[in-house]
Amino acid sequence: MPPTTPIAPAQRGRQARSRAARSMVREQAMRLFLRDGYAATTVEMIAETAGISRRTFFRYFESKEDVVTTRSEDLGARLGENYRARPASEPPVVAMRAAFQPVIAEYARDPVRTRAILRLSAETPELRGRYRDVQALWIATLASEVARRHPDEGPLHSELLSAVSLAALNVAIARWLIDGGDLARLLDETFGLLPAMLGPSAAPPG
Amino acid sequence: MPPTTPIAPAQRGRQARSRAARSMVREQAMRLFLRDGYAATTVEMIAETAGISRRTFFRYFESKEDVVTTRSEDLGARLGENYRARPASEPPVVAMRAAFQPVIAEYARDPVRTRAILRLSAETPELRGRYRDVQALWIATLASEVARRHPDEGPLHSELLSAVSLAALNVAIARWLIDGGDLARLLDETFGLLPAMLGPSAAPPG
DNA sequence: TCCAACGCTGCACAGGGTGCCAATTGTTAC
DNA sequence: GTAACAATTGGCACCCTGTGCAGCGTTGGA
Repeated sequence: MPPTTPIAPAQRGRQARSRAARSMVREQAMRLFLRDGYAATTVEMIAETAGISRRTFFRYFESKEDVVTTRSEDLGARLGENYRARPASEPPVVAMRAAFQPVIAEYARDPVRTRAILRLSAETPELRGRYRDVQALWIATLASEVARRHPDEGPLHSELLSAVSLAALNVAIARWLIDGGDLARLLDETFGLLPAMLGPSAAPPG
Repeated sequence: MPPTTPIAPAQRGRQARSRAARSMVREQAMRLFLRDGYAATTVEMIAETAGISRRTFFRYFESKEDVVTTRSEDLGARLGENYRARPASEPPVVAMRAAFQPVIAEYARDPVRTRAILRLSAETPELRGRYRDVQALWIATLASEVARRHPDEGPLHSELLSAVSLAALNVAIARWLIDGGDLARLLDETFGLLPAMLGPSAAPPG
């Protein structure tokens, strides 16, 4: 970060080792979280399991929550890129649905574990909060892409489209956690519902 | 709550006093939060200012966050009632917009203070989390009303409509916190954008 | 006036999170 | 190989939120 530090030529070894350690600690922690629950797992237990001190744990992660949530943060960037890559001819909703595909794909790589983690995040207040924060970032990223694509619309438009799309994602995920099944199909369903539900054709029979 | 306790006939005095004390503590706490910030205000300071002990504070409020958030929780019930009261002929989006009016009205009673509190909630991670939790309750309440009104649609439909409406509210509020102005008008704008943005008419020029 | 229920408080403790400093470890240069 | 250097780590003390417990005083009723 500090531009004054000229990439110490030999810090590579340290950093790589540190990063490996970090992700090892995360794996151990997730194992404990999924086995015993988030609240029941103290940082001390994690540190002990990972063979480090409590203090070092907090050097690797800013907080206990970070262990669970930091992985998702970069998904937002990909989301934005994917939306931008969609052809301009696509209607907004279709492009949005398509942009979420990578997230779904990520989730589908290990559905059992993903569902367990998402369920943990849904049940734990702190994690819920963090998860929503991450989504707020996603919305901001998406909104700036939407604004770029529709320069004539105002900020209300871009933020609303992004927020509504995330709402559709969340509804689909919530359903997925309850009923299981194919998340991609559920996403198709929720996005498919939007036009009829909100469109002008939903006017009163007058 | 416990049905075994037969409403001790003379607890009235105590309870009333206790409730008054509780809301006095809340007022003091809010004053400190708004003046010094949420994190910078410790429970100890609140207790001292209110003339009670730290322990007693935690008897009045389950947590520090509760001081700020518990007031909003019953708004959800009103939201549901309002939606149910709308004529069946109204299209969903219009009925939803109308159902939010009481919330807006509540906010408009003291816009300056409301904006300060909402800004505080937006800036403080813990409060953000709680606020979203409260909104999740609102969504659930609204969804059950939507399901009652549209018995032929599935749960995906009712949850989605509710979640999208809350998203519209949040976008409007976020804008309001930045630009100020008339929140009711902003809500009209966001809800007004929905049909064109998501409706079938937004199809590609093909 | 007495008593029983209730509320309040202080205390001790668990747990998350942080600043500080000493010790350990790894890296570089000789 | 070793001395000097920097980064990583660990331990310690501390603050803050939150909770169980037990003693105290007050209140309201009989």
